[in-house]
Amino acid sequence: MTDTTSQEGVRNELLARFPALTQLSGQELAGLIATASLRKAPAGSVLFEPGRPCAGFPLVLEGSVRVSKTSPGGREIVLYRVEPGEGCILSGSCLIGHQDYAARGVAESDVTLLNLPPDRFGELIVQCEPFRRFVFDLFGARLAEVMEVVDEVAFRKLDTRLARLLIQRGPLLHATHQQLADELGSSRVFISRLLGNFEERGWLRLERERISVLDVKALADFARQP
Amino acid sequence: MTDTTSQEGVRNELLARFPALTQLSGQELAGLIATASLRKAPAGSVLFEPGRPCAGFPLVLEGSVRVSKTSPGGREIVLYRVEPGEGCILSGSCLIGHQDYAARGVAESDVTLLNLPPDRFGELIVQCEPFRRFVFDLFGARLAEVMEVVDEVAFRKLDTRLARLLIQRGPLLHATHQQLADELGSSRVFISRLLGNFEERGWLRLERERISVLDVKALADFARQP
DNA sequence: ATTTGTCGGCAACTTGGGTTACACAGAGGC
DNA sequence: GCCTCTGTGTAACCCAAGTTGCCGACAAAT
Repeated sequence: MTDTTSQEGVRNELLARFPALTQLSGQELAGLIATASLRKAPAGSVLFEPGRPCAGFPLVLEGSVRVSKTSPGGREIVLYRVEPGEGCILSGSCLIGHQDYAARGVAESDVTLLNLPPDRFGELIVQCEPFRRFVFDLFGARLAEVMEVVDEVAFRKLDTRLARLLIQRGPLLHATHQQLADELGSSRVFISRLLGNFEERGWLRLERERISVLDVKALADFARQP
Repeated sequence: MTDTTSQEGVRNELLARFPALTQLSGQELAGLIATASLRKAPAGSVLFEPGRPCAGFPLVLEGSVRVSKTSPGGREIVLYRVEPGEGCILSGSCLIGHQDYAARGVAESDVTLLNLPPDRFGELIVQCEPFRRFVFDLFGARLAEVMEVVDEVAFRKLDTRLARLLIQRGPLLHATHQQLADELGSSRVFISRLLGNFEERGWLRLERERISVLDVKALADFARQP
């Protein structure tokens, strides 16, 4: 974790995370940082919610943001995450389209954001080819991810979705069953059932708030089933 | 329906459909049309599919394109439609991000497309503020729509989803039950059941390949339930 | 050491919705 | 006329998944 308190620190962090911005001159960059506002938020804080207007285009320097849909009944499903080196496209789009947020964004860990004001964002798009490319890539990637979620929710059974999630989150993951359920928009009880099932087959070991994947290949084979 | 065979016709059609382009000079516009390729496709033809690379940014002049996800088991769910005056964002993004299509695009009626080559698209984004705005709006709208689909599929019951669809498609719709099922990613039998149910309540009249909505308000009330 | 809260295992039950199979009706084609 | 195809209605059955409730295991706080 680097220093993001001084101007200097922000500059370095920004360039390290966003290679697209290295093309800017020192002056442009300084101007950018001067007009952008740095914001830190603790883990768990809600960064945006349906119904709120939005105030800029946030670049994530540290931490990650979970973007999800929430049902009136309190259930939740994760659409995608915004990691360091990415920006929150949703803000970007509703910023321009004057729509408001269609989803909820929650800080998953302590996050540091650099918030570009709307007009700066527009200027950057025009001036800086790499930045433009960066934004379009991001847009495309988000759209593809969300479309993938539709596919999963509509067509895949929960067991394969869970298997995929476990693979993706690495061989050792620290999470409660409830959190996994939220991630998939399901219920704790059922996730526990499935996990128990996986453990019986020897694919996992379950401990309190910890899951160790023992047999990735078996899981992957299982998840590959149509 | 206007003439889209002559250069002149294309020019007029384009300007009528895409007000964002009226800012271009006559010369720029002529250059654009000269390098873009006009393409007509009959209803039902597949315009793109997962796994194919993509060749440009298509603007829809006439007709509509249905973008959907398809399961290996043959079931389908509609993500959104591209109507005249819009462009296919998916192509735009995978064009820039070098990804390939994550979904299927099918001509729902006879369509006329004007295909902008990649570099033209880039230039336009830079040169033409309204076009840039247009593209971002479109991106944002698509993202929001697809996120809405996730919400529906994950949280809403089929009856309310069907009710919404019926309202949206107007008071008189020409479609088979199978087509409605495909739209929602469901099965014909069940859709028929639900429709029958709605008819019993006096909200609809069902005829062969035709549904007349009699009581929009009742339907809307029903659909508004969480 | 006792309390309190979170986490997870277990079981009974309900429900939404898909699947299959069959019967019937209207719309052409011949 | 008959025959075939497509669209629709109906019923039996099945399965994935959610719901509720309960209980035991830990962990942190007191």
